[in-house]
Amino acid sequence: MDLKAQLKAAVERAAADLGAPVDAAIQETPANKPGDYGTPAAFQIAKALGQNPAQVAAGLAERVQLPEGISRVEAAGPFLNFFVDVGAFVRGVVEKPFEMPPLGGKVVIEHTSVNPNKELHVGHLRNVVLGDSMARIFRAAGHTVEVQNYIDDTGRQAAESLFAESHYQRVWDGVQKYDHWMGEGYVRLNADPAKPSLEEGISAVMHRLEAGELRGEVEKVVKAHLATCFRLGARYDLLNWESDVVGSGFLTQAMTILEGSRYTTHPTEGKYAGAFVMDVSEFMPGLEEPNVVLLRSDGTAMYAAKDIGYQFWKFGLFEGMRFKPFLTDPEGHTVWTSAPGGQPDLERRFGHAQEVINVIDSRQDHPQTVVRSALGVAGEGEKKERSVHLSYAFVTLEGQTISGRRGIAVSADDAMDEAENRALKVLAEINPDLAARADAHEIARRIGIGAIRFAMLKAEPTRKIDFRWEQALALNGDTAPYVQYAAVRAASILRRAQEAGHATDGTGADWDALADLDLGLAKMVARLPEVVAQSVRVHSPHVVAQYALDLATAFNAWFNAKDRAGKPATNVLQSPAGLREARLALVARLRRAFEETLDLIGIEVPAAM
RNA sequence: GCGCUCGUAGCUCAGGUGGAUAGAGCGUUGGCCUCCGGAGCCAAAGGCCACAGGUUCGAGUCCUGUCGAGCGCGCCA
Repeated sequence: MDLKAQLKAAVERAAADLGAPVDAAIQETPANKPGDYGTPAAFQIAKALGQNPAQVAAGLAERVQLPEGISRVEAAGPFLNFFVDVGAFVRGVVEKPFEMPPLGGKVVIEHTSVNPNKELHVGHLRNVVLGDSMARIFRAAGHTVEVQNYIDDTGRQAAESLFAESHYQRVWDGVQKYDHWMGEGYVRLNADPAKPSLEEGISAVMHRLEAGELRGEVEKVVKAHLATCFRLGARYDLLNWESDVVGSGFLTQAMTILEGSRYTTHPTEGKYAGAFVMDVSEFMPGLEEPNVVLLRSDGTAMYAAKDIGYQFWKFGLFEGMRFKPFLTDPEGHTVWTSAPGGQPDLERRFGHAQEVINVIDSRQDHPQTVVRSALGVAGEGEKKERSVHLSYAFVTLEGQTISGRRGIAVSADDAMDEAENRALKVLAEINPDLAARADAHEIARRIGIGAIRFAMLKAEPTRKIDFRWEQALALNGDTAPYVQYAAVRAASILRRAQEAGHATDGTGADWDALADLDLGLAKMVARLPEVVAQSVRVHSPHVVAQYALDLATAFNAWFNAKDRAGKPATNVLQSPAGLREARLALVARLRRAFEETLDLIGIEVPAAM
């Protein structure tokens, strides 16, 4: 049990003794307030007992049993504040690895799901980075995570790009990135005044796609997409193809389940005559039109019905899909794909989620709520509650709406190229020796990709992002390079200590020599598990990104701290023996915290900067 | 019209289940290398937390309303 949990229990016991059981909140005391952790519990107790909060706090202070590691308690007016034993606390933090109480349950996260007809643009980056970071965070929190990427291989967009290829007799030179090349045909077709007369040909391609005849063509685009996503650091477990979702009978099975619901009907008259309709008003109050058409009166399926079938499958409501390995990712893990000729999933390896997170932009809020409601309609109330739409605001480009069709976009590949180039340029300016090293490109890669990822997730997903080079690729301020720099600095201290023969593992440490400055840093490190828990709770990685900044700020402030005489107050290597080893151990733990935290959002620490 | 999301410093954003004097970055101004890395640190200036009510011992946070912004509302995908 960690310290805060122990404090909470202690306060609650004391409150119970006073005759007023409470749910005590333990929080860090604000700067300039006495103590390290405190609770406003006296307010609640005073109210229950009809007494003065300050007196209650004083009473609690006398009564509360201090857990180990707490040196004293003090009532500050109505607040009850605890002072930690500095040496014991820091030692505890240093010796305790990052770990989370294991959470059970499998989580399926769907992200990316980019139409396979054109290269990714900067707007897609947000989706990929959000989804990939959530996957990392949920894994760290102890969940089993399966990342799925939905391939819409029967859609109009894929058909148009493939049609353009033959219509314009385009030939790929084998050099240009394949998805970019396909995208050019798509843009050309949509700028072609003759396009309205080409519908027949496009339609024919759609039929061939549905028949699975062009799977190989689509796969080439998908592989090009994955190259982009891998470069960003994203990883996948399974590709689900729309044609397979349909071909596996998910639609039929889902409709069979919904047939049994009292919320679905086959109206025989009125505007929905002949259709299969779902009434979602109980799950989506306030709608003008509570009915959702699932099957048209001609028997064909609405898109929503396919989505519902897929979502039902993710939760394991039925089986029927076949799978085979698709390719190997940069870490050597196999990415699987649905496939007509694959093997049945006898071990129930895929799907069967306890929770499903769909990363889709906020324009899909309404359709996603319909999909979610369908679980309620099917009588799966618990699964409905654990069906999460991670909704984010669509990215604009210099104030303009991004449009792949009209070619108004900056590609994800170009953005990453530019980010790495800028990082390399800055490196050459401020650290020419480093820029001449053999690993300069790897350093620039980590900085550039880190900067982009961080820019895409440091704010809440509901925030609009207007992509501008200067801020997306900024290397100062609230950015990944700021955090990376702090981590590199920490490593630099450790390296020099090792060169000088000092222990960095706490051997020979005099913990009691540590000061309040050091304590502040240790308290920041200790927050990581709570941060992860909160990120999981709110389904957003921005919490982790903000924490990474806090960690770096705390370290930089500590690193530069001056005493009253204006001399460095925390110089590790020049600290007296004992204190030096304690501080080195703290820096070593902090360095790990940087790596652990940045890894949660898919950012790597460079060897040097 | 209805629904969803949002409104915090000049700009971009943080702000655990409501708790102590609302915090960062960018920009502006002024400082800091006799000291482990200046992509850094310190300081100053900058706030009716959109507005009005309400709940509460306590509201940036919860509720209602108003104003403003974005998005969505098809037997399309």
